[in-house]
Amino acid sequence: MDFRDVSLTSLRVFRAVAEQGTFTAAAAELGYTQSAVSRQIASIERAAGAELLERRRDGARVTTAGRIVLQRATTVLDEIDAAARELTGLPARAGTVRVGWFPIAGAVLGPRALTALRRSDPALTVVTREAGTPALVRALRAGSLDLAVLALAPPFRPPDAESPALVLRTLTERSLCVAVPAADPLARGSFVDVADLRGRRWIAGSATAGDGLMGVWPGLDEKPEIAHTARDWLSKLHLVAAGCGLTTVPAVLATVAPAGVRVLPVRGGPREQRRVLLARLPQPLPEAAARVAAALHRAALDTDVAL
Amino acid sequence: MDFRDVSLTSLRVFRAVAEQGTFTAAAAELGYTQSAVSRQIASIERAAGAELLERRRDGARVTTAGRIVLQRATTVLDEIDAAARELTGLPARAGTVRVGWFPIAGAVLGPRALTALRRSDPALTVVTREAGTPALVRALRAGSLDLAVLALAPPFRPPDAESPALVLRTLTERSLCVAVPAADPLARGSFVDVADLRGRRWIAGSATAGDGLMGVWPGLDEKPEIAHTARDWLSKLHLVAAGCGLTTVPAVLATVAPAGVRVLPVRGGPREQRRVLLARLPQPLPEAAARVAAALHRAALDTDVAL
DNA sequence: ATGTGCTATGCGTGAACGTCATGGACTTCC
DNA sequence: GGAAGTCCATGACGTTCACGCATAGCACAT
Repeated sequence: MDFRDVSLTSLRVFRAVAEQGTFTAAAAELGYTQSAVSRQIASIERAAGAELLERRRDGARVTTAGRIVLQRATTVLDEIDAAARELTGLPARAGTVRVGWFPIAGAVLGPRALTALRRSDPALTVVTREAGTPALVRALRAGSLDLAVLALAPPFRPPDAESPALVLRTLTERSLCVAVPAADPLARGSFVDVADLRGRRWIAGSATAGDGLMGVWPGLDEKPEIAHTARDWLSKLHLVAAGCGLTTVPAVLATVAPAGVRVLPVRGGPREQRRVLLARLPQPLPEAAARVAAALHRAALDTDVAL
Repeated sequence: MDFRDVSLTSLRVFRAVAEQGTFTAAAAELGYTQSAVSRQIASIERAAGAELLERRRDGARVTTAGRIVLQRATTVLDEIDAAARELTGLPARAGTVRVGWFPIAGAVLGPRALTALRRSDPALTVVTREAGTPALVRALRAGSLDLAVLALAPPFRPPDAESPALVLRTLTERSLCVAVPAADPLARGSFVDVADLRGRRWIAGSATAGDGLMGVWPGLDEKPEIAHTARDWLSKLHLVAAGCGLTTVPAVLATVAPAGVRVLPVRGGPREQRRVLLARLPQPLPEAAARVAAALHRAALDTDVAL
């Protein structure tokens, strides 16, 4: 069996798995069953004569041979899509930039950058997508994103150890804050002391996150009491406003917090920095994408100044 | 039906038809039946929602929509091939240049250029192919050749009217000659008068070529007597040496004509010029291909000087 | 008229690709 | 320790699709 005999379907399936990280998720995205995905992957691996995905308990990771195929597969699939667009008479997607960002970037940074772009480059079309950092990184590597805005906690390791390494540029860096009900005594000051965070009830991001519960101030010497869990920032903020508990938030959220919520820095503990990065593949960036990257940088700077 | 649902097979078949010029020839090249080719083309046209090939009595011509698809298809198929090579551990085909030339170029110009290249750029690999001008042009457009050496007779129209137009550079230009048996009285002089060509027996290229029998001096005012037909130059020259007749040859052949044959210019009639061109697509040429092109130019110059 | 190039199409067969259902390996929670 | 959850793999099955064969249609040549 020769790799030249692969089907476009198997390339598409492979890209989806590379992007989603698991067969099951890829199947859901494609409207297939997991079984079909498994077979397609088996088929493309047979054609390639090598293992393209390393099966792990938590999903699949692209191998070295897989990277070779992924690289080619994306340009092949993009080319097919471009042909499809050209044939239907649509103009080429030259001015469309695909950006992914982690959830909170969509609240402040994204809208600012897009507003600025709409004035400065009205011809540009930007398509955005919200996802977690691992998903964004996979999407970048799978070629379905041009740019990704990632959040990193200390230690600021690169988001993956794959090669080639992603190109990372820091957009902004700021301390983690806590969101406090305006009615709470803590809200009287302009900052919160870490000691005052003991014994409080917390609103966590998920019921059971692996390392360091998201939403709870890290490094507390007690087992925190999780009163609520919510993934959505709007929900979390309104839970705080309702006095249901505290939660950690990035400082940028101060500008968009609803009434009844104060966002305050924390003093006393080790500095809890969060770094926001713009990531891309180490390939030459299309002109349009470079403009969007620049707009994101400007928006980050403006936000820094405003705070 | 969406163009994204095309199969790689149909792309390959389409490329083959574009290159061969007929369904039947493409089928032969691919090891398919003509029936299969017809169906694959129907399938890809259904997917594209447009006619990609214009059916004519003498075969098929690529339409405007077809050019769009052909363009994309070649890069897609090349990409797949590249992936296949990478997977089998072979080095990328970065240094391989595919050159096509019309038959006579393989006798003098090609060998000279290749010998020079072997000394100057030993790392380069050149793959060559011999074919007629129309086939070469189609192969260029289908992306299966990087360079093509074409022969043009007056009036020197571009070899096809497709767009984008091919980039043409003249390698050399010289007069048509006649090959005369050394024993023939005509061979005594250093040239032949056109009047002396009347009543001679000729060795033609093919039994019945459409316009202007190849091998017979053009513009004679009588119906020429075709004594033999031969496509192969070596055969033709030896038929001449055996005194079986005359035939027209490009002047370059003088340097490689066997004993018993003299190659002489013709005086008296209108000048019969033949132009040798180097053709390529109007796309940026890979580094390696540019070197081969340069070598061909040098070889053409050297040949000019030598004569 | 007959022959020779083209391409299109009806028909039958076999392979390929989906779904469904099941199973094995492993982790997490109670 | 057992149950329930996460992965992925695989046997059974139906349907679709792409091939070859044979034949038809068409335009042009001799």
